Amino acid sequence: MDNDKSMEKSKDLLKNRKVKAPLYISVYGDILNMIKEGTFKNGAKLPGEYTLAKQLNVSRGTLRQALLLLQEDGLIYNRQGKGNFVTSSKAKIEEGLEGVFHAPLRFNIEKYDDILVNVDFRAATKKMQEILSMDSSKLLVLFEFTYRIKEQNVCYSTLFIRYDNIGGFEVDLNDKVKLMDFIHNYIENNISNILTNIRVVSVRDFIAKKLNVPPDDKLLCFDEIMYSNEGVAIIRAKSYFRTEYYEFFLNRK
Amino acid sequence: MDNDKSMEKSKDLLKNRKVKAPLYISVYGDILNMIKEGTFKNGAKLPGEYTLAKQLNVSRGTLRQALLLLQEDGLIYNRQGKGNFVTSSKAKIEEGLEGVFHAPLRFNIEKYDDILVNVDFRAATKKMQEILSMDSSKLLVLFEFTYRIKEQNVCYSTLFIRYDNIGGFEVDLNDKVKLMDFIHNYIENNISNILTNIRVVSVRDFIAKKLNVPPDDKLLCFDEIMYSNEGVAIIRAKSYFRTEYYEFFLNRK
DNA sequence: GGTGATTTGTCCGTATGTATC
DNA sequence: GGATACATACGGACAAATCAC
Repeated sequence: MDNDKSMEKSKDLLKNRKVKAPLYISVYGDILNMIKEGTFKNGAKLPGEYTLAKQLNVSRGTLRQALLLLQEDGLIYNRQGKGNFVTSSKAKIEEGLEGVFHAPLRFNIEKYDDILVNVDFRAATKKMQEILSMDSSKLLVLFEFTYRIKEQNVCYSTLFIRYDNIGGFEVDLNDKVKLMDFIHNYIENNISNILTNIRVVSVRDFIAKKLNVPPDDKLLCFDEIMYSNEGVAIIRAKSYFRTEYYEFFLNRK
Repeated sequence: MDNDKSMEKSKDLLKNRKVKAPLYISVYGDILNMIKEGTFKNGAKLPGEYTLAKQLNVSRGTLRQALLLLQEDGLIYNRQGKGNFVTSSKAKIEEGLEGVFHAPLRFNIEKYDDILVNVDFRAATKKMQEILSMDSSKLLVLFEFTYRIKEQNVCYSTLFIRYDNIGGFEVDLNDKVKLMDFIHNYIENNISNILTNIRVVSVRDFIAKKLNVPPDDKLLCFDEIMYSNEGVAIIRAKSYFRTEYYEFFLNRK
C-alpha cells in the first residue's frame, strides 16, 4: 500500500465520517463530557434512562447504545433495578496490581458491605505439599475470605500458610479485623515476590456455591504463590471474582 | 479460639482426612505425579478418558472429577472431541505480564495456526483524542490483529497509533510479518510505561462477530495505554481474549 | 413479609439509510 | 435500477430487580 494513497483514502474516510457519524456515538461523547466536566461525579448515579434520553433528546434505545459503549470503556457500570453509575476512578490513580498484595481489597468497583473471615486448619494436599515444599506431617492454616455487597457474595478468597511460619506469633484467631491486619503486615514484611496466575474459569459446585452463582458461570481466578526473601514459597492464595464487580489495573514500566 | 485447642481440632481433622479422602483427590495426585515425572509431557495429549480411567482403575466419572481439579489448577486443559492436554508451561518459566508488550503473543496455551493483520486509517473519536491528547484533524493508524487456532478466532486485538508518530518511518503496510516486527520494535524503543486495565466483559455485536462467539459471552479484555519516555500517550491497544485459550502470569516484587 | 413505584433488561414492530451484488 | 442484507433509530410493552413504605 502506498502511503500517499492511503492518506487520500483516509481523508475520504474523514469526510464521510463527518456526515454520518451515528447518533449514539455523539451521545457517548456528550455523556463522556458530562462526566469529564463533573456534571456526573465519581460513583454518582446517572439520571434514569427515560429521563436522560429525554434530556439528550434521543430514544432510550439510542441512549442505551451509548451507555454500553461507556460500559465497555469501563467508565460507567450499571445494575438492574438501580441505575447507571460512574465508575469510581480511585483505582486508576492509585497503585495497580504491580504493587498490591491482596487484590480483593483494591479492585472492587463498589464498596463492600461485609467481609466474612474464617480460619481453619488443614492437612496439606499433595499439590500444596509440592508448592509449599513441605511434607504431609505439617499443618496448613487456611484463611477464608468472603467479600459481600448487598447480601451477595462477590469474591471468595483462600489463603494457605504453613502453620510453622506463623505459629510463633501471638494472633487472636477470633478478632477478624486484627487478623486481617496481621496477615497484611505478615505479607508486607515477609514476602518479596508473588507469582500470579490469572485466568477465567467455569466454576463447579464448590466455588459456585460459595459465591452463589450458577454452575458453569465464568469467574476470574487469581492463583498466587508468595515467596519469602529467601525464595521459599510460604503462602498460596486463590481468589475467585464475580467479574461484574471488579476491574483491575496494572502498571508496567 | 485457643491455639492449642485448634491444634487438637486440626489433628482430628488430619486423622479423619486420612480415612475418607475422596478417591478423586488421590486420582488427582496420581495424574499430577505422572505429569511431574514426565509420563505426560508439556502440551501432550492424555490418554482418552475411558482408557485412562481403566488404567487408574476408577470410573470415568471419578477420573473426570480429578481432571476438573487439574483444569482448575491450570495444569491441563481440554477440548471437546479432542481430549485432555497438559498445559504448556512455557509461560510459567518465562516472563510474565510485567515484562510483556503484546499479551496475545505470549499467553496463549495452544499455538496459533494463523494471525491476520489489517491496517487502516481512522479519524480520532473524542475518547481517542482525549487519550492520545490530539485534535480531530490528526489521523490514527489502526492495526487490527486476529489470532486463530483451528479455524477459530481466539483473540482480537486493535492498536491505535497517531499517524504522525510513525509516518516518518518507512514501513511497508502490506508486508505483515515485517509490520509486526516494526510495531514490536517501535514499542520496545519508544514506550516506557504501559497502563493496563483488565476486566471481563460481556461482548456485544461487533466484538462477538469478530471472535465469532454468541453475544453476551464473557471475554477477557485488556485495555492499554502506552506512554513514551516523556510521559506522552502514544498508543492505545485493546485486546479481547476467548477465555478458554489463555492463561496469564504476573510476577510482582 | 407484601405492595407498589422506580429502574434497567429484553423484545417486538416499524422506518430509514447505506453497502453490496 | 432492483433486490437484499445490515446498521441505525424510534416507540411501545412487558419482565425482572430493587427499594421505600
